[in-house]
Amino acid sequence: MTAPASQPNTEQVHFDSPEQEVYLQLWRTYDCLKALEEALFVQYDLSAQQYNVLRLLQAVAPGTMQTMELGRRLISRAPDTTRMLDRLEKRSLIQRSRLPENRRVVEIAITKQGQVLLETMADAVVSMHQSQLGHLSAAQQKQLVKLLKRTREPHEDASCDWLESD
Amino acid sequence: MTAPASQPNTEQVHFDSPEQEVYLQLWRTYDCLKALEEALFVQYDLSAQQYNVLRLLQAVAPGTMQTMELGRRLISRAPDTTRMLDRLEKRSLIQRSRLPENRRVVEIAITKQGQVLLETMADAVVSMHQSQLGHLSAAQQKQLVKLLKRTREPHEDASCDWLESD
DNA sequence: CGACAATACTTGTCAAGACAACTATTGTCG
DNA sequence: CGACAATAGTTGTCTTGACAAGTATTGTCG
Repeated sequence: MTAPASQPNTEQVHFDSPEQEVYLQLWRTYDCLKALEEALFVQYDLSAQQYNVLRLLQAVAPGTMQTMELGRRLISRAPDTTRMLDRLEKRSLIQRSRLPENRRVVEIAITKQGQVLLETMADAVVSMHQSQLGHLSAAQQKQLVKLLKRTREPHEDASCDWLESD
Repeated sequence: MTAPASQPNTEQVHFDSPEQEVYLQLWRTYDCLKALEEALFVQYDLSAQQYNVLRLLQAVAPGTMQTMELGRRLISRAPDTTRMLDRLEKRSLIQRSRLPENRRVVEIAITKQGQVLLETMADAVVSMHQSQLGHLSAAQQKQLVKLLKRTREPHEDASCDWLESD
């Protein structure tokens, strides 16, 4: 029984510009889907970013990636890649090693244990994404992706500079 | 299970399902636009959420909102509304008062100073949203909003339960 | 060779967000 | 009235993320 209170006309929150509405819609939608993602990952004691690290490493396994390269490829730039890797290393999901020929760089690889974890999660991850977005038709998904890419287009080179293939 | 079948030399191993790609695109795009937003707000020592609090209060000014109601209306649910309001109150941007008739609830209002700050920022906020999304045509923006709403539709009642009209 | 800059990562510090436990106030019912 | 629960906020604690400064290693130039 929450009292809504206030004037009835306060329900209409006016946006200062059409673009503001688009942005707030995007924010809400992302937040909504993120909640679903986190609800899954928390069962494996992983954050979304940690999962993405494992995913990126799995993609190059049995090869390695350097710390900075990894940081750059994460969806949102996490400047404290080091500490995140600390946690993953402590759980033996990744492995770090310094190259003898250039002792500054740290090469990072997913461990067998990390791969097993990913394998364990695989089905659940797919069906989580399914429940996030499976109700959109393939055409709608394609359209959405197209609009999102177009949205980022003028910004890609500036603040958002991952490229992740494709 | 699902066969990852990751051939080491396949360039686009990346997505486990089409839905995953959509989600990652959404994540990246949000992150990209958020960076632009934060770049602006940092100049006024505000976080996006703090700005939204002020915006919500401005919308009901000179009326007030209760702490819990405010927390529910924020874009992503911030359970520590209290501390955020502490910071805003310390800067005299908002004002808190307990009702004599029900001393449990705290009514929150934007102050004159808060309104002045919003007024000061107004133009910059509009042009920030413009640079975020102004390159999309009105039709594209409409289409994007439509798809985003449709994306949230099955989830609204569950984890994402703000309503913010519209 | 040696000073100095560049690179790649690490550490320190602090603000935000997540969760749980706690306090104060009011409502309910024996 | 008094025990007890419900409501509305607040506080404590821990993990993350952000930003700045620090360390180790290598490259460059006088």
